[in-house]
Amino acid sequence: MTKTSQFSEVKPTVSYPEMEEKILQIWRERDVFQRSMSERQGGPEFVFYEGPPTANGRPGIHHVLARAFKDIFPRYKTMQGYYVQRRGGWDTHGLPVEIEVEKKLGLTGKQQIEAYGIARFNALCRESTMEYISEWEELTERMAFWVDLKTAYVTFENEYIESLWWILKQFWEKDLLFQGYKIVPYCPRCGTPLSSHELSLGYKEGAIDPSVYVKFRIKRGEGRSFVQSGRSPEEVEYLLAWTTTPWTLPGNVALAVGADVEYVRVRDVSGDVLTMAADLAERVLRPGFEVLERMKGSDLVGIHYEPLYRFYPVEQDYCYVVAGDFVSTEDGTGIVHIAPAFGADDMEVGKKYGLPVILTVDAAGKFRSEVTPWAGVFVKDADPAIQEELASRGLLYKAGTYEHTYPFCWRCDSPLLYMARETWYIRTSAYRDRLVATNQQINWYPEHIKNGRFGNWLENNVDWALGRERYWATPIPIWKSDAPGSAYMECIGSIAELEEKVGRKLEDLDLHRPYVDELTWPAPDGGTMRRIKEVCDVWFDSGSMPVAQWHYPFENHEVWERQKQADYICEAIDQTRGWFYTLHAVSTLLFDRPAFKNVLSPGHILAEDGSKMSKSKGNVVNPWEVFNTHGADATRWYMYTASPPGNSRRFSVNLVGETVRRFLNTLWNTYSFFVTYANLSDWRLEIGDSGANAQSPISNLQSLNLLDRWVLSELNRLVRDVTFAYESYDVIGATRPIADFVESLSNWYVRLSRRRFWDGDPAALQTLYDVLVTVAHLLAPATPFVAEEMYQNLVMRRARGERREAGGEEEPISNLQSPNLSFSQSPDSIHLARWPQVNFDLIDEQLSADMAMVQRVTSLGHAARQNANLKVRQPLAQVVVRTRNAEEEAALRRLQQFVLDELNVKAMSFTHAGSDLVDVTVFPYPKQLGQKYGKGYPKIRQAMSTLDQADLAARFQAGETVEIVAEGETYAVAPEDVEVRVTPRAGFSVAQEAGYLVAVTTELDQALIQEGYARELVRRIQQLRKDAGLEISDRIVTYIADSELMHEVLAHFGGYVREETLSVELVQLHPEQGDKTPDNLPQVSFDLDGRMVTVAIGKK
RNA sequence: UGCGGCCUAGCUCAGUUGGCUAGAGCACGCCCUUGAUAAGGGCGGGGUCGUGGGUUCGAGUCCCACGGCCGCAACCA
Repeated sequence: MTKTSQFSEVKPTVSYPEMEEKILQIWRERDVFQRSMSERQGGPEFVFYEGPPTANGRPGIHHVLARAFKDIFPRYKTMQGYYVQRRGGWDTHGLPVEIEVEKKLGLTGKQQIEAYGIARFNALCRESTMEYISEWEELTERMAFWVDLKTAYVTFENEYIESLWWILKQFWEKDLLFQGYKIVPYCPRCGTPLSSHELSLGYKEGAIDPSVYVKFRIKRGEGRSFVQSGRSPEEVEYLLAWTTTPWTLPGNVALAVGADVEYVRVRDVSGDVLTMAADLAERVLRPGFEVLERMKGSDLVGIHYEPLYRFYPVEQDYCYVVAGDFVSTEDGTGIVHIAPAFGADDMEVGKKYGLPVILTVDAAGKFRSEVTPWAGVFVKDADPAIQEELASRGLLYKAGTYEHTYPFCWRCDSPLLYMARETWYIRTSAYRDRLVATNQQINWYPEHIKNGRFGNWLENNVDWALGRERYWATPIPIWKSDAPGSAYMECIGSIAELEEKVGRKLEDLDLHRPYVDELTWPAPDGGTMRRIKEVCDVWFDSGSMPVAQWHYPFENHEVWERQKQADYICEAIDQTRGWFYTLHAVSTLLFDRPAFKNVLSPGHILAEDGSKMSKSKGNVVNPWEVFNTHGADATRWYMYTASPPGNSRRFSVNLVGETVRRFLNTLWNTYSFFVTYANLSDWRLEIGDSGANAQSPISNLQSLNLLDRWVLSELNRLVRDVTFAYESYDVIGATRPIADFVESLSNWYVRLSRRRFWDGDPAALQTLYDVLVTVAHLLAPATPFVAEEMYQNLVMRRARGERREAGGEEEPISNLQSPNLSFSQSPDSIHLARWPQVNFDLIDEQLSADMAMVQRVTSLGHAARQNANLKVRQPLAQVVVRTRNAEEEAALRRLQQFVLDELNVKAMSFTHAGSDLVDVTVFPYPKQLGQKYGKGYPKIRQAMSTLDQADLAARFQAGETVEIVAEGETYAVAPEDVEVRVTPRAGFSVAQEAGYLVAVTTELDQALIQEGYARELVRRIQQLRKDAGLEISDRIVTYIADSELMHEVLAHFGGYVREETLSVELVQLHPEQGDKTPDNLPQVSFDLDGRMVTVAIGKK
């Protein structure tokens, strides 16, 4: 067999962005993404829903975060053999789109849009929705978020909208759609309600409003307590209420009290009898009032009072006291004026008690004509006049001003009014219990969202305000008769139904405004059926995507059956009340089941300094900058490992760079190291027999080498733990342990095994090969590029060669990474490969624990050396170790060679109590003794400390159970209940930690010193070889100038030096006799213990 | 103001069912065993675990209260 390189050369340094571009090319060429779906068809299905982004804004780093978390589980599941259909989607409707277009056109407000023309306006909206789509596509590909954008659902398409109509029709038939009032922040100047998002832009502190205390006159004979108090029936009594919006008083229909709040009935200095909250009386009332009676708020409920105004006829019962849980005694009087048209709390109370909604204000924020004294006056301007009017009737107790935070219009700076607007609702509150119940079937990550933020939200569910008086959105498919006074309505659930109504085919109909608005038909009551003006809240679009993305139920019934519930969704935490809620609500109302089984919700991205990222601060990180600097893998890895998924995470280019240095480079160097030595060696990948007897070489290898066994044990533990974490949607658990493993692979396994690789030891090469291939598989979902790169070189290159040589016979690789998988059937991408299986037989927990101890002891040994200022190059005679127990000592004896090599010492010994080298103390374990004797533990500890420690230790070490007497009680303390701690006395340099003690001898004899010199010499020669650019296998002649010092060293260690440095000859030169190193050779001079030594090497 | 989350070394974070001397990375300081890696490796200093109570033999961990930061909902009479 001709010797060719098994693997492509891998340089120790790499440009990740360049490597990733190369991998992207491979994926494109081989159509890997599509095949990752198509090749799994027929397998068990894992359902992922893509929460659709809007493409009319640029993708930012927060999208990269969410998409990294979205991507990882479908990749994992695909490798587990699942078919994961990963359909993309675009959210295309709604106010953000409209606002962008408005800006472009320079329009402000709805009147201007309508003047411009809804058809033209919506056409521009449609164009605008995909404005940045190419940027989204590029970002999606570059970060390796595998989602199928070619087949993405688009919410503005007729098929999508038709499904939405179907859903609404279902709701309609269940009587879940209704019209009601909604309190919205309303800009009277712009004539439009503001969304909560817009609202948040305009809060101002320090707004000054009136503060007025109004007397509401109690009706005669009302209220139990009033009768009891025995007043004269002629006497006038009042309830004292407070408001900062006098203009809402004409809309008053009730007064609210806190049921458990204490109220007082007082005689004011003016002689009036007033009722208000007890706690506030001092603050509000003029001094000198007399308390007549105390009562609870609940005692007041039901008392009627005289309406302040009677501008509108009211038929139902109103103007009485109600209970409201929002009533506080922070401000005001503890009695809250209720005007359902002008406040959310008010509206809710109004609904509860069936109170009228008196809308006194028109769309421009002016009093309507019925409000005769102030008709046509802007409400805020009417405040003073209203106060005067009340004062003139003696109903104003007092007035002042009040400073608070208040919202203003972000566009025109007008103070906003909270006003009732009639709109359409989905009666979600009727399903509140089901919403809560179905939520219990969902696994939330992090878990606290389930019954925290999300659960609370569901428990306080209010009806979903569906209607929007806008343009670019799904039209609500309700048509209403325009006959005067008619309330006849029909809900249309499909295009076919609509065609039937209008009596013609509706080909090419765009299911948007204004076209659907133009469709009318005769109403049974003589009028014409016209569509209502409202369109849908955009959140209804995305919340309905499980149904609508398949144009269900109009087609795709089979797909729907498979895809009707997501196994996994993932969006940032702000979607709790967004997409998560709307998905859940639509699914529960329609099907009484959750739309998704598992949901992961990452926290937000913060800037490097922990502040919020915002355009205004200019601290927004551009994803492309990170990708171009460090690559997508590093970015993804940082997202996964930086903090638990639910937490917010700081982000910057630098922080990602740290990931590269710490993790990716370590992995890459190990990979590079392997390839270098695998190619140098005669080792050929063991691929075992073909056919039925095929066994993994690794399982047959039974390498006797402890390090091989150890690293394979660690590897299989890793496979086990990472797999478990993936199954638990535990991203940190699926990623951080890999970094830990790679660290110990590189800095323990490889470092200690270097010589075996140099020697081309097949067991070592085979072991490291299996480890790297397996790690690549484990990393594939998280860092798809570097995993692919390793796979292409380690598996695919080999597989191609193997196919050529073996003519396509099936030959297995290793059951560690893929059972029954042969090279010739190796998929041509790691992302089409199968997830590694754990080989439990290779897990040796004892060995793992023992090796951890070896590492700890070694680390302590280094510390001990450091304490004595003994560099590692200097061999030492002895290391003395104390372990925590006999088992550990035995284990350490078995593994002592690692410690000796690492610490460069000649021998290891163990110390115990009783030795004259050490002081002894006996430490009673709290865990064991605490469990046995509870509060006796401190007494035992105290008593034991007074005994002779050496004697006590000796008895325990002899296996004796010692009876300790403390405060009259006797406690049996067994050897396993205590730790015997020893401290060396002299002659050693010592380090200790957690019950371990490591001491090194500090005395050096001549042989040790000379060996140290030899090592120094070797190191210098090796460095010289390296600097001179020699090949590893090149032979040299070595010239050493300084005979006096080196003479004896070389006499003893010359063979060692020749061997280590591949010197065929060591030439000793004598500078004092005029010898000189050859000028033309690479050479170096250095100080060795005060002597100058010069070394030169010549290639042989 | 309500709800939720968080508060552990200078910074970023681990810390499992309460149990032995609370760990890592970065930063800092000192150092550098032989061809994988200086974009590396080793060692070290640095913490009254936000504060105060409580439960317990024992609390970073459980309970209560308070404070701070972040988010969400509000900011309303």
